[in-house]
Amino acid sequence: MSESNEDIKKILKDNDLKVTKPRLALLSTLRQLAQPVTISEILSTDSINAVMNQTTAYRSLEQMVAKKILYKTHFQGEAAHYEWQDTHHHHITCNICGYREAIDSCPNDFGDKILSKKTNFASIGNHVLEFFGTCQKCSAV
Amino acid sequence: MSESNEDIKKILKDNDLKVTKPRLALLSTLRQLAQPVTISEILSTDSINAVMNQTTAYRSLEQMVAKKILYKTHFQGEAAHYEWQDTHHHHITCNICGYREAIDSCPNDFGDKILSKKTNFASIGNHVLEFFGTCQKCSAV
DNA sequence: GTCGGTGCAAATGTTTTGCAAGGAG
DNA sequence: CTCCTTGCAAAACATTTGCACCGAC
Repeated sequence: MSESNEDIKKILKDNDLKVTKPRLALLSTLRQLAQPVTISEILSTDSINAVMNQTTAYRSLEQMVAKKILYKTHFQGEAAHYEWQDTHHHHITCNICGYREAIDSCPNDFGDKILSKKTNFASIGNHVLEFFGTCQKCSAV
Repeated sequence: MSESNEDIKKILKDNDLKVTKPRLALLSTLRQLAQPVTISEILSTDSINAVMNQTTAYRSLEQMVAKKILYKTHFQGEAAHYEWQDTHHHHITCNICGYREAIDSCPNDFGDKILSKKTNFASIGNHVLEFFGTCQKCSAV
């Protein structure tokens, strides 16, 4: 978390969030991980654990989700997962072994169709889409 | 929960679940509600509360989700919601007032496209899709 | 009679809150 | 200097588990 922190600082400023150590650590870690992680996974990272506690983690993450810097989702019975989201995408998770991979595309035009049909909603802010299935390995057993 | 319980009994039998009072009450209530509800909402229903406790509710609901009799989802920060699912559908929820409505269509062909692209998954079992936005009323304020 | 289903109570896990102190702008 | 941010500890909420008893088939 050294060289490339300038752009993270910019993101924070652009979103009216003060630049603080916990927030920098959080965002740079999540960007590097590039996959959805739980709060407890985040907190067990040494570099994070050294600069923030659980309460701050929850509060910061929720703020960043609200600002759409992060994507939040639930995988079946698991705790909430948070993920760096520069390019919008979704996931497919193996129900057996937990293997997960990103899906780069999204049926985003679907949202527009809903608005054109339904009259009770004025706008769609975000959506959550997650697939679950069986990966090749588990399927072969 | 009187006349039309025969078909619910059949559903239970077809899924190798014994026909019991709690399960009948659960399914007939959820079918009647026809919307996603939390465990605590379910348990605060008198007719349910009279025949089952929390533990049984959690266990039964999870079984039924596994059997695909029910659909389970999380709406943002809320507890898990369970819903009777005879016809597959999704929802859009207002971020401000919580108003929610069903969306009868689904980009289900999307799943097939994923399988044809990705080689690490053999099959897709289910998916969760939820939209969040602003309803007309809240948008007008 | 057998085996799955249920209830109770307790444990575990997850998320939120109040309040006082700290730090960014 | 001001207001947002953080930490700590505790509360609140959500979900799971062990074990003994009950009931469907």
